[in-house]
Amino acid sequence: MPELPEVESVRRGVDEWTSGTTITGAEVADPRILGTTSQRRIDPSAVSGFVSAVTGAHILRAERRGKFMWLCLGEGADLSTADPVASPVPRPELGILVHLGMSGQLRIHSPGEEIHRHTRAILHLSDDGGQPRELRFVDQRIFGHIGVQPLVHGYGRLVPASAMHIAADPLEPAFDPERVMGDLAKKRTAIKVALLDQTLVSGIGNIYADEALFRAGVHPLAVPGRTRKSRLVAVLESATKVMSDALAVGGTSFDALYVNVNGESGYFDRALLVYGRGGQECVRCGTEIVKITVGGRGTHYCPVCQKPPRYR
DNA sequence: ATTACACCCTGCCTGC
DNA sequence: TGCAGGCAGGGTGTAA
Repeated sequence: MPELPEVESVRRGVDEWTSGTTITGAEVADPRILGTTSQRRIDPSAVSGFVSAVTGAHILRAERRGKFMWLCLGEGADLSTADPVASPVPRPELGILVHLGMSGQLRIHSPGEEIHRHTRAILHLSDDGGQPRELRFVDQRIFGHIGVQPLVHGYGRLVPASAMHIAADPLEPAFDPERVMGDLAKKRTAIKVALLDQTLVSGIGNIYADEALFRAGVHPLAVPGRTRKSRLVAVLESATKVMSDALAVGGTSFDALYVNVNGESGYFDRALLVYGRGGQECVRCGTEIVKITVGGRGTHYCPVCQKPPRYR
């Protein structure tokens, strides 16, 4: 469910509540959360391996690229006050990767608070005042995952190993619009599918892909390789803009499945122009919004504002 | 190499 | 009311 704006909203809350804390212990209620959806047979030692790997670690900060977020781990020393000359600040080498998948949530709790039934893992934290706190990973569908990984170089940054192939997202400094434009222009698949390709540009999911295409006036089945560069630029700019706007209001929530670390919803659902509006009138021209399937995903567009490609 | 598709889950909604 | 089937905001492995 969560796309870039939702994951970033969660990251900000996680960073606020966990950076500077120490992990005093961990629980894994469902080992499947340690694997990906295509690797569901989890070695029994994975749980104890995860727990021992994170216990005692110091959380430096929470970072994000696209829909992937991770906690950078240190060894417990306060790196921020280390003398940079006497002892250069070491870069973190390990991180706890968290991907929310379709239904994942990270929630901050006090110990003893009621445990939601879809809670799959818990990190027990202690802040610098010794106050206990819990970071709980709740995931109804278990499409999300969590795991300790080495940080490696990928597209200009240190990222968890499993995110090495994930391209930069439009809201980070490493984003290279020229490169993305060049690669996008070579694609022969539907532009909607290309926008969802996280190795091309990351962070865009099904909602914001539809919204970006509508705002740019481009049909979801247009082929990038046969579309004017100016149109492709407009789509990328629309995607960036719509995700920034969504982030500013806490993201998009349709239901209780997306909430921030405090359980609060986002408000961008009120600003969606086409997503989920199949059969309703286009806000711009009044034509009925059409819903089709593209790349296996529900796709919404206005047949008048987004003219179908003339080629076929 | 690029593209297409099945699949991993649970829960909810629709229609018969 | 019950139940089968379809659908859901994501990513990956495999095969063509």
